[in-house]
Amino acid sequence: MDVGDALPPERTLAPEFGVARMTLRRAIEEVVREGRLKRKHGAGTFVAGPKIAQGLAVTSFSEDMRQRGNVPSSRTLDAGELTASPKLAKRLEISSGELVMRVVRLRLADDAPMAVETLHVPARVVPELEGEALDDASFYELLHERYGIDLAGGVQTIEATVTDERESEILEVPLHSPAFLFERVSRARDGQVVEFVRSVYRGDRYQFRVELQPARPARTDDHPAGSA
Amino acid sequence: MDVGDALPPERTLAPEFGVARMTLRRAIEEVVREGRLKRKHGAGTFVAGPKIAQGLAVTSFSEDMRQRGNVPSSRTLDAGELTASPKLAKRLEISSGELVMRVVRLRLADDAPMAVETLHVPARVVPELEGEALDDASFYELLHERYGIDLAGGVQTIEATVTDERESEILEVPLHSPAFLFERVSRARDGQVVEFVRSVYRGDRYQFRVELQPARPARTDDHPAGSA
DNA sequence: CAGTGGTCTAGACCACGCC
DNA sequence: GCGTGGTCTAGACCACTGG
Repeated sequence: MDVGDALPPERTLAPEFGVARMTLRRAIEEVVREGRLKRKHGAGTFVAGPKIAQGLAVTSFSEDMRQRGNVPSSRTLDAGELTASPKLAKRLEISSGELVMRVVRLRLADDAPMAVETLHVPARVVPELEGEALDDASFYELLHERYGIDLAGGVQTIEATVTDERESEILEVPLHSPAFLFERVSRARDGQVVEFVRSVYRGDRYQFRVELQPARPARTDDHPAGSA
Repeated sequence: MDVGDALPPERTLAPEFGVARMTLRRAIEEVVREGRLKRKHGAGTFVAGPKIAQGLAVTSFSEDMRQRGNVPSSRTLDAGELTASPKLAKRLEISSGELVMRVVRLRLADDAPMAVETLHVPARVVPELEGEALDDASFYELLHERYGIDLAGGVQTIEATVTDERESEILEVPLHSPAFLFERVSRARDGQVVEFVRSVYRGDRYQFRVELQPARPARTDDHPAGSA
């Protein structure tokens, strides 16, 4: 299966997998959205170039880096507990003054600084957790395995910013270098806020690439099916 | 239909529109992706808050601003033809030295500067076009109506940057203010490159908001359907 | 034209939320 | 339980690409 190769037709593949064609199509669509296959109406389905476009399919840092072809690593710079300020409490949807676990990590790609990440988690969500376990581990895996918590979703904002003194030093870039600021709030399946993460990414090393679809297909006219 | 209201169940709606439930679902899914409806498994489908999340569903500037609740406008700062530098030629996939139409526009939201956009179009794609028609018009509509060209897609990169002197002046921000840099290459249906656009957005006024899905649904186990 | 992906149907069953 | 969305099926027809 090399880049550019065509997949067997859907009508052939579906029975081979023992599923209906519609079902196969939905599966293929998922892969197409990931950018690893491309369809051509009337022609076929083809293997796409490796990193055609990740868009903003947000995953963990490690996953993201791997998809970009870099080797991710991580170093914990600071870890400890603090009492939530009113502002932080609001983000985490807890009471002001509650205990919060805070971990600051330097994220590296191919051993070079890529981002500084400050993670806040309500202490009662992760009892007895120390900073240790996080040094090169995935926080999400840890949540799942040790606490049985699965994330159900979240909201992330992306802003353009510049590095301050501390960030510049950690990221090894000049003061006021361009950077991305990500702020993410994630929730568990029960709706409870599990984390608030603030990440500053080096603007010279990180960029998005988004594939655009035709803004609006403009539907030829849509079927005359609707009688009303 | 206010925010938070539930839609009638799919099984009721589908026959009302004279379509099969699966078809209705696909239509609803589209709206959900636009962020205007939300589904809750086992509960219903609900009208979402107005600007819940556009993610990076990229549209035109005007469309984007409207969705954000701002009034878009535009002012042409410069327009003319030039011969393509090797670098620009490569982006537009034309020969170095070919004529290129160049338009610089200030994009405003609620009458305040939001972005500077530099548009490059191969001159042979838009014969006899002057900068005039673009002052407050959509370039894409113009392409469609005057030249019969419909965009089929494109690639956009997003970087963090800071404003230079010229941009700072135009955008009315201090020198070296945080900003987003978008670069977009769009193609017509025949694959030909139609435009290369470079946009600098004020970082203090523009931000993304992305809703995150559970990183990987982790499929309970998938049906035992596949016999192979 | 044959072969491909794109869409729709009508109905079944599963999984989840809520009372 | 009951009502909701979520998924699958088997087959039909449409729309596009290519020789």
